[in-house]
Amino acid sequence: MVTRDRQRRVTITDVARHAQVSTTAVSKVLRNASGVSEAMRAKVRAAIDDLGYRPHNAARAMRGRTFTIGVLLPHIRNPFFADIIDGLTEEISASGYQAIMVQSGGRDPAAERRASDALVDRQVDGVFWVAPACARAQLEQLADDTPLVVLGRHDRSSRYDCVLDDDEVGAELAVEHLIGLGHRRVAHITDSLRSRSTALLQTIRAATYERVMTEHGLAEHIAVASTSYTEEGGYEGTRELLSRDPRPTAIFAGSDQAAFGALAAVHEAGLTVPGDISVAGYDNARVTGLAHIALTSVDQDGALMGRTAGRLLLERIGGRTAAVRFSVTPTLVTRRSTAPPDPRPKGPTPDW
Amino acid sequence: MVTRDRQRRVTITDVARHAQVSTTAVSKVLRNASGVSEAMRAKVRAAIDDLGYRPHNAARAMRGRTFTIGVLLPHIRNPFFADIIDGLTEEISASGYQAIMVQSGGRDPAAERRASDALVDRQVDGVFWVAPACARAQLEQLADDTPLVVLGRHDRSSRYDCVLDDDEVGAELAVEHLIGLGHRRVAHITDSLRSRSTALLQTIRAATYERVMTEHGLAEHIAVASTSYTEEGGYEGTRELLSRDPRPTAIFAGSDQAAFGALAAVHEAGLTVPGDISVAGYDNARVTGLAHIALTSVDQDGALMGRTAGRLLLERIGGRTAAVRFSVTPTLVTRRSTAPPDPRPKGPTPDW
DNA sequence: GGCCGGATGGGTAACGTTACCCATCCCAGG
DNA sequence: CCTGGGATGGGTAACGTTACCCATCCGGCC
Repeated sequence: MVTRDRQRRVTITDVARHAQVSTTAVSKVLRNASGVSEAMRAKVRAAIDDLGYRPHNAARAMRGRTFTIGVLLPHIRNPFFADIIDGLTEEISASGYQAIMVQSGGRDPAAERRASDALVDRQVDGVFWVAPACARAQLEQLADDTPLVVLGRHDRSSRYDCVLDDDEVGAELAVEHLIGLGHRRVAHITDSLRSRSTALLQTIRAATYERVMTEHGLAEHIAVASTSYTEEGGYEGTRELLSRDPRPTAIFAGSDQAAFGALAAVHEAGLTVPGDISVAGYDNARVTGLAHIALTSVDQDGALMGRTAGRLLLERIGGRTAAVRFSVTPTLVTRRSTAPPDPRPKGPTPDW
Repeated sequence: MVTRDRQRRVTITDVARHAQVSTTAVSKVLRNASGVSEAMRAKVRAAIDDLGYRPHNAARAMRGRTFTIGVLLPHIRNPFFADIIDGLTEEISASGYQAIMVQSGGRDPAAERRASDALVDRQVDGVFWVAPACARAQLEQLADDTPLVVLGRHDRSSRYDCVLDDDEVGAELAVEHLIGLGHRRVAHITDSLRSRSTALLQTIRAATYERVMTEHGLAEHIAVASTSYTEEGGYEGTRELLSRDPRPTAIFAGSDQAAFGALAAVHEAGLTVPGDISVAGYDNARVTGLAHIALTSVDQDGALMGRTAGRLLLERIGGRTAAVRFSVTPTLVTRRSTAPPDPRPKGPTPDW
């Protein structure tokens, strides 16, 4: 590598010299530590402003904190994650902490591990892990190193905090809604990655779907496409479901993203929503509310979950060790993508 | 802060002791430096595996590189950015570099500056800045510190690389398409943040729209809603445009995200797409291709742009100083959201 | 007046890594 | 046989910050 002639950064030593005090004093002011007079504080702050000093993060990391929160997201394509991140950002913005995001890939355990390691190697002060797919042991190992808040896992642990919604309630709302409309052949699209049985939300949503169907005497109509919670997954899953005979009249997709794919597949098959097929999603990401999409979805307030995760993480960084579990009770938001099944054969597809 | 009893990390010293060599030797192996025998290399690697050693990034940052690339995104909600990041990730995955993402906020200059500073403070080896809104001077100042690749800016600089599409060609394709279908009252939704005139892509798209309209003798029908390239912006902008009399028969939204908002607003107004209003977007994010949305859009191959940005950044980190400008020529992808204007009054809205 | 304790400010040794320099060793060439 | 130089391995001083400890000062109390 060619050495760049970047001008040397302003360091704490420069500030100390400029303010005619010790580096220790400057450090204390920076950290709001006690044992600093008001006069000292003012003098140091003035010097900091004069020189445009900013703390050098890596050097801090060697000794103590980095004021950095690491966020692990399966991928940034999911619009629901944007809601969560908005909440998180809002919550931590005043604290001086900075969130950095890394994609964990979601389905490849090795990639997920690499992403998690990358954050630990960068000495983040805490990790916010959205929808981890790894084993609980790995989460606990990480939690031993770093304050950890996990979103969307149902296994309990005393070593990290959990933020989640009650997926059993949510899935029940969706399936009951569809059955209540008169549907009997209600299908489900789930994520095939569900090794850790009851820990993963997709497992719970799928199991609840089967339970509710069974409770309504519709066990014989249970139809699950096991793909993924992505647009591609929803698309492929729906194509598979539509090829069955008789085909379902309603689809409960395990995520809004999958529901988008489902809408596309239904449309591509020349069928209408909700005329031929009702579609319900899960997450109620902000985009699903747009009138053009108007997807019926289970709302779980991503912004609140993000804010809560931020608060819990700051608390943990601050020293709390008792585990906290924050559960949101989801609600159903009905929009135009669901309707009673139409008994009559349909005419041609409308132009939109 | 309570001191966590995290077990001490394995350091290069531990590896050296375990392998019975010097720390210098281990460091050389880690960096693939010259002056290391094959036997030494093998011995050190074995020790690294034995102990599960991972380099401590912050310590590296104190001396040299961090093997980290910082990515600045206005926000993660835009699906087109996901395409770009996929390309970037693919390109750098083999290099040992890790991308960390920070949201820059997009419209608040102070927030954008903070985000940029946050990456510099964390000693990233290079920055990939998507759609910066700041002044060019700020970019050049950053480029003096850190290798920089900028996406989506049209101002030329010798200090950083640019990846962009030819927005003039793209906007022309979209507007010509709509006019070619027979539309005369073609409106445009742009982003109000365009202080740095010709540098920002939204300025070019808007100016091109006006130019093409004028060239076709449609200057009197120029109608621009100046909101933002978000869903909210598209929604609000479209509501404003629809309230004009006579209302436009086609809308060219400056981004797909804005087009989503436009579709929602059109639908909410009880109008159909493309029956009453044609809508075209820009970016051709992968989601717009879904049959349910089927948005006509200007394609600019985000994955290719992301891959290229990754390559250019690695080259710059490797020492290149000559500036590179990589421009993609966009193409138009026509889908069902655009059609000739309907001269007859329409009946009621179809159910989807 | 002497003493004690809290408040204030500073000195210094790490933290883990790498760049730079130096010491050996070995082999080829004179 | 001697010399020179490339290849190899190691010692050490930073990098910028903070935790810990110590010195000083001042006011109040015995």
